[in-house]
Amino acid sequence: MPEGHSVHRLARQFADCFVGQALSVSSPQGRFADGAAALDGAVLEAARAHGKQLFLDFAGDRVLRSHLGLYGAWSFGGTDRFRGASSIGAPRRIGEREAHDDGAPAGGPPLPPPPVGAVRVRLVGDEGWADLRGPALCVLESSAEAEAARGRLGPDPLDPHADPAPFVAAVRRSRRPVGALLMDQAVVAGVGNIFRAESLFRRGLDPMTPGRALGEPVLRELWAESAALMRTGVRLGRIVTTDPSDRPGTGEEQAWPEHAHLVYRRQGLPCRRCGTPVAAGELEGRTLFWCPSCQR
DNA sequence: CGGTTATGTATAG
DNA sequence: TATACCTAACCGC
Repeated sequence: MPEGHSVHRLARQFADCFVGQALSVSSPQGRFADGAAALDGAVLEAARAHGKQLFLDFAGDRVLRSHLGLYGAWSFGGTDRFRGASSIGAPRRIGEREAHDDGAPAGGPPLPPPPVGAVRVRLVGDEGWADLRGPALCVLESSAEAEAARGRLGPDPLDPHADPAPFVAAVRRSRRPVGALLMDQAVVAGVGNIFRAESLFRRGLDPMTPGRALGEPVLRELWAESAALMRTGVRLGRIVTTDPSDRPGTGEEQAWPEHAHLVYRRQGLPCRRCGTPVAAGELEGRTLFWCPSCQR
């Protein structure tokens, strides 16, 4: 699920599997043909995430900057190392095929399967490959251009060196609802609709409260809450924001997927903490979920 | 099979 | 505020 935690996992996956290798780069779909041609054969030097954006730094001052948007995904295949994250992004079951290595040179790298669907970018390294489908953004830039783009984003709670001060200041100077500010990538980078709903619930904050009505301590707690939930997301590979006491049953008997969230997509169901029906509404074109009783 | 929905953002009006 | 973008899962028929 492409909120910030997914993209940080992607950066780690690229670092583990591709950094230091010269990659074959292609665009089977054709919509990134020029960029792919310019990158083909280049050595990947680093893989980084800031918020929901992925930065792949290639030798020669070339950066492949991408954003999965609502339905983009990277899928991986190859040797065992690549199976750790067969697909990261929108929910789908691709990248689970076996390596298509019939006809591969003995001892050589596994070959990727023929592209299925619209593969915007295919990267092939020594031991596997990665396919990008459906991205909202996929551009080849100089490092200066990529750095300028990164500078337009707010601090990322998943960055251990991030300073929350710009986030706190941006919220406190705005009349916009805190629920809208949390989704603004220039205010804080990496929070999406699920982390917004869940972190506001966990801090007991009404999403419609104007930013300027909130104090600095409350906002630092909100930052810390988001960071904690996002770190859990990185660790688990999915968003789980409920505590064990929020979930029915005990031990291993819990029915997990249905009990991963506190309010997100639970409209009409009783709040896990107080029983009041969870509310849903729209804010700036996105669905907002909250408990009218716990959040005020 | 077709309609709906989605973890997102840029752009137009 | 509306829409375009672009892909796949899900659901009802």
